[in-house]
Amino acid sequence: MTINQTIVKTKDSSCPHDKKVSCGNCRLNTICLPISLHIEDIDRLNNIIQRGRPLQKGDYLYRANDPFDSVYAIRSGAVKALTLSDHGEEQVTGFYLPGEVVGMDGIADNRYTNSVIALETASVCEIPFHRMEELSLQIPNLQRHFFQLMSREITQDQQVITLLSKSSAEERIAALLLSISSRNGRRQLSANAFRLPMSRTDIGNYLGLTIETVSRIFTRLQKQDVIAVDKKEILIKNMDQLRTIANGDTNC
Amino acid sequence: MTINQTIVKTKDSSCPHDKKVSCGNCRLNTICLPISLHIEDIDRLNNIIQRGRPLQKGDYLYRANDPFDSVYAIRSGAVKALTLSDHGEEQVTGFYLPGEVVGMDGIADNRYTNSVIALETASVCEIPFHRMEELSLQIPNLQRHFFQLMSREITQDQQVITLLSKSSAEERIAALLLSISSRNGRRQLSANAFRLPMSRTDIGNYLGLTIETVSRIFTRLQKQDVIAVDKKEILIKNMDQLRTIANGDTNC
DNA sequence: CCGGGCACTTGACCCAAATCAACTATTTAC
DNA sequence: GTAAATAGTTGATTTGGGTCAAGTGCCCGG
Repeated sequence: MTINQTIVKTKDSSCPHDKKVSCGNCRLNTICLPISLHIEDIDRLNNIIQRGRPLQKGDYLYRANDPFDSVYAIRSGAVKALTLSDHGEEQVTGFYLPGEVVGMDGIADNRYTNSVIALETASVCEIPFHRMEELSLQIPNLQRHFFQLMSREITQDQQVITLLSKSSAEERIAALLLSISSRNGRRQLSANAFRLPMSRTDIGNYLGLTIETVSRIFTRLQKQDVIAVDKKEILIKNMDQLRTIANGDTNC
Repeated sequence: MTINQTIVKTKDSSCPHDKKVSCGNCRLNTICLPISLHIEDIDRLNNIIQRGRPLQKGDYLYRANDPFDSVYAIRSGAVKALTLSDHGEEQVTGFYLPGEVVGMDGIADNRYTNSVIALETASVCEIPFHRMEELSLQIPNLQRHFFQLMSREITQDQQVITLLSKSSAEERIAALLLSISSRNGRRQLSANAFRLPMSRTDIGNYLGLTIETVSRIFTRLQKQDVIAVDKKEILIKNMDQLRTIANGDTNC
């Protein structure tokens, strides 16, 4: 990064690492906030949100079993959530990109069930849950928003269940690529060319596949000219065919 | 059922099919309601709840894509939730027993993503969601309860994800039996002897296994003297070993 | 600039569970 | 009561993805 760019970023209050960013001027607020909040309500929410220094790759945002206080909106970077099985093996339960919210698993028992780890340098907005709860008694749309946020997490987890229960290795990888692609699209980034923030190991863990299988599927999709892979850089060359593969109509 | 028993049930207002049942006297209210509601608040909640005639086996409670109005607490019987994939194949996403709540998947987009079907004669308490939302603006503990209910659904779905991603067929079946066992225990029913409300096909669909594999695992667990199976009747003969199997320490 | 260690790839082989098939038991319909 | 359909069991065979093994390439520290 040049000095010039650094200066530009310091001046731009929407820079993800700028401490002065607020919900009102955040580029991500159509994703992470209810669209229907009044300006003054956004300010009230903004006032309870805490923004700390960025996480470095590998840093924990919180650990499973930590007492639950807050949910977190990802502002920049990417994180993974994982649970530990009884035998200490990890299960990646999700990847979270800017605008998405982690930590809602902790509400049920006042302890997080997942650990959350930064996949790359990441900044987050901490939303103290009990203050948000109080606020949402006064702002019905905020209450509604959190119900919807949690409901969406439920439906997404159920889609993963379907993926793991019914789909082949190739279908799983294709579905993951499409998911990341569309989430990038929602943030006005390219839906066709992007960098995977997670390792092959994380992908395999998440999708219930070995790292070898993940590697082989990437190679296969590349040979079929559906995608081009260069390390973590992905270029989707044939979106329609990728969708076809994800839907399992390989030869119908 | 004898006439005598029928008379007893008609007199007992906690009978699950009695129209006059209320949340205040419902045996299940420690499961389905927040423990910390005041009597008068329970009455206010009770007043918005609607109780219709029981569903018969195979009846739909609602269908995927129906407009979302209500969540439903199961009062008696059992239901399954399922989604339809793009190709019309079903994925069972959960089984719901008395005291448990279905329908929270519909909140995100104001349409249900699952269909819910009765596995046997079942009665439900309909909770109109928008009235519940209004009420929970006035009863903070009710708001809290619904956040917790949804959070629990999230953590349970994530446990299923782990099961599908990491466990063998035997581990999956063992885990399902333990889940049903403990949910029966919570309702003061036997944790060791119970009737499975769902078919082998439903079990296989839910756990990502074929019906043949489900059948073989039941036979195998029976030969190992861990359970006794008589059609849908299950007797857990060795709970510790069943737990060991579910945890995957088959020979450690 | 070099060396040690991850992250990833590729190939050979194996196995748990799917598939295919034949059968029995149980419900449902008439 | 009986036929037909449905649910479940069991065996033989196949196969997709796991396991094991041997690499390559890349990054990071000194």
